[in-house]
Amino acid sequence: MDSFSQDIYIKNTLSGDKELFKPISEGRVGMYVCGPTVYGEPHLGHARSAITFDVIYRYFSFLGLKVRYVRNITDVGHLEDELADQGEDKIIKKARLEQLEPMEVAQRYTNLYRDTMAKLNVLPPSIEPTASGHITEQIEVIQEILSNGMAYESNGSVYLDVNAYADKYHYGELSGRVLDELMAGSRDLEGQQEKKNPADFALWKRAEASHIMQWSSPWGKGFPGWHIECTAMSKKYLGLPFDIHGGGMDLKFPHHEAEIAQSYAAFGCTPVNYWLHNNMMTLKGQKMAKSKGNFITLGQMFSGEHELLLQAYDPMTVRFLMLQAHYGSVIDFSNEALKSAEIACNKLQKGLELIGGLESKSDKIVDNELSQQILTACENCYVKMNDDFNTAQVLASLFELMSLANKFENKESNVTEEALSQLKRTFKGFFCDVLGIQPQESSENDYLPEVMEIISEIRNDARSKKDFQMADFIRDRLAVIGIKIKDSIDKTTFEFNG
RNA sequence: GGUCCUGUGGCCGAGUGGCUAGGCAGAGGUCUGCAAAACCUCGUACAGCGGUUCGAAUCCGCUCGGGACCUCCA
Repeated sequence: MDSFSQDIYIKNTLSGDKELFKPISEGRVGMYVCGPTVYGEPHLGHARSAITFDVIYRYFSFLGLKVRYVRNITDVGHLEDELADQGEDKIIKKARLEQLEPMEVAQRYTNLYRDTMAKLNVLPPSIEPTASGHITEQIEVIQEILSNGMAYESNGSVYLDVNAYADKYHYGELSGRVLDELMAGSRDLEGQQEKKNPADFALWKRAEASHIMQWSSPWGKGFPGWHIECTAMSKKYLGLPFDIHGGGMDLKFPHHEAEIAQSYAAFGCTPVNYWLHNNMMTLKGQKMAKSKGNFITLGQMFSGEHELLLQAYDPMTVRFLMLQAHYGSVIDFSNEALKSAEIACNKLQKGLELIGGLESKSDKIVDNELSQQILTACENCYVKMNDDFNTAQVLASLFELMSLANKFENKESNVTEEALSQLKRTFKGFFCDVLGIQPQESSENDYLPEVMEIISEIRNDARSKKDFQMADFIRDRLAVIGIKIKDSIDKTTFEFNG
């Protein structure tokens, strides 16, 4: 570990300010991030969130902090139209369309999500709990809220009583919502008979017999409300309060607002000290969302099979593109931006190789200025990362380090031992370990067939010119390394390890 | 309508009031049999108008444009 400052400032979306990050327990971080609802293929938006918090997770670990990172899998489908109380469960709908068991659907997309994230070099979280695996815990939280008088049962469902809650706590503190306006806004919706108040939200929903995913509860057969799983599972694995809660900006309201309310209502305590929200991916200025149908799946990104894609993009290109912007800004999709990210990422890959191979020129004079520039750029990686995880600026520092490394390589002078070792440590550490860019595998073998094609062409050309010395030279040298040439009338083939 | 974010050079995209991020594209150069690669140099941009200030892309106000949330959503 390097001796640079470890004071990290985080933009807390609860206060709207950058705040010094103080973990509850020194040297440890508890982080909870909202994961996917597994009823469809992962798309660019999922990648944005996963990569944002992956980098944060990686950076804390890199600094030597012990992180417990919990990211849930929502495998209870919930209702597509919850307010109107008549929607279809998303997972059940998908199961019907694909003629599968609901849990088969959930499993399939969970697997796909994990595989895809692995391609993006997103580390698996420490714990990846499923909503369906924590029904008991969710019921317990609901019972707490009921016994505290801030929820009520109605026709087999349980709702959080927002008015009762607001008497004691501040509802809307995260999203800036004003309760009166919320109620005014929802007044004309139908299907609200069960609720005392339109702004009340479900903690538990009664299931009709036809609803396949259902569990027993003190209130009869049903399934948990959308927000309660995060409250139950974050408390179970991280305790209360914990350090960081992350997720997409679009979850601020109602999801995260509801989590805060549930936590206070059940345990009289804020769930978390720092709220972090990543911004959206947009397509032609519009948010990418499954519901809008304007999303590009990650599978399509990697294969290029989408009408808007000019080519296939490597997962690392996608990752790099996202790191070039701060997590709090919107990223608009474009082929130009991706292409430019691809080229830039490849350059840094070469920089990694170059820097890895640098050696001290001990017979040359030490260039103190260059040494200092290297140390400053190294420190900047930490400084920028500490400033609300500004990966865009870290990349700028890495480009600067690469440029300085090239200067060193081309100059007839040395740098201090400290500068050289710091350069190597920092560049690799930030590029690979923190930003999580996978070093390019040398894909030399991929070229073998084409290389053999070329060699074959040269040899056949020699044979046709009766330059048998050259032709035999090629055949004999290949034979020595285990490649046997087989000439037939119309073509030449090769046998390896012959 | 309410709440909030945002508008930066050809493009993408950072930016804590003063010390011109960075990348892509483009131009010139070094190197080179040619080409490529690599490296070096070059662009003084901050929607508009007004204000605060010695000084503003950065703070304040207004105008215009874009977006998010207020229903499921990463």
